[in-house]
Amino acid sequence: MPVLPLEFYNRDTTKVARELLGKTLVHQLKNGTRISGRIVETEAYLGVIDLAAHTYGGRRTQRTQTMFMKAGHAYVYQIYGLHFCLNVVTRKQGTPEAVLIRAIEPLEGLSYMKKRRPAAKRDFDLTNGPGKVCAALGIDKSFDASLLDEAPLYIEEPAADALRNKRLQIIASPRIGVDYAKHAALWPLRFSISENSYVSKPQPWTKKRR
DNA sequence: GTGTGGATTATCT
DNA sequence: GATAATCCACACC
Repeated sequence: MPVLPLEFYNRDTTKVARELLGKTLVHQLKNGTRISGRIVETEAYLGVIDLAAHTYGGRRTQRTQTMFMKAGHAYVYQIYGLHFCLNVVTRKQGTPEAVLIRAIEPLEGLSYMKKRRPAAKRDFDLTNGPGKVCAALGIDKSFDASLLDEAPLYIEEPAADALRNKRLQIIASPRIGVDYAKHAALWPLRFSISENSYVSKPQPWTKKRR
């Protein structure tokens, strides 16, 4: 399937976050093996105006300099000292915005993922969270600042028999784990595919029923 | 099924 | 020294 061109990412960050849903994230190993999954949940981070973003106020540090690069770079950082999170840099060089990949639905390389995620009890525990996605696909800091239009890490159009984009039911809701960000924490910048069982946390309408 | 708290360290102040 | 774009284990229902 065709790989998304770098221009895909050089657009409005919210739009990129929505349109990444349904695409296929691929880690191609050195021996050619594909480890992949369908993107089912993303979050947009709007840079200088977004208190929840690492680059709020234009903060440029050793860690965040990747976000200032041109669109289509991978931004991988370590969080809580243990986990890695994968983001895609959007917009033009110098505008530090990005989309966090929060969850995928495993497609290829299930046995590889299970090996890397021994704590996962069921298949949907493999990749239903940003740290889990990186663990399952074998993504670490060494992927930071790599370009996403070629191996080892890239995103491509879904296979023809996968759900077609126009049919996707998309849910927008507040982002996860950013309560410290005041009103920005409520911005509906988390996007997920409706009723997909691989999203990382319950979707808003999934309320208790009596 | 839900909720709570501990792990553990890069990063920034 | 404080914080964090998280995950896991365990308690409890």
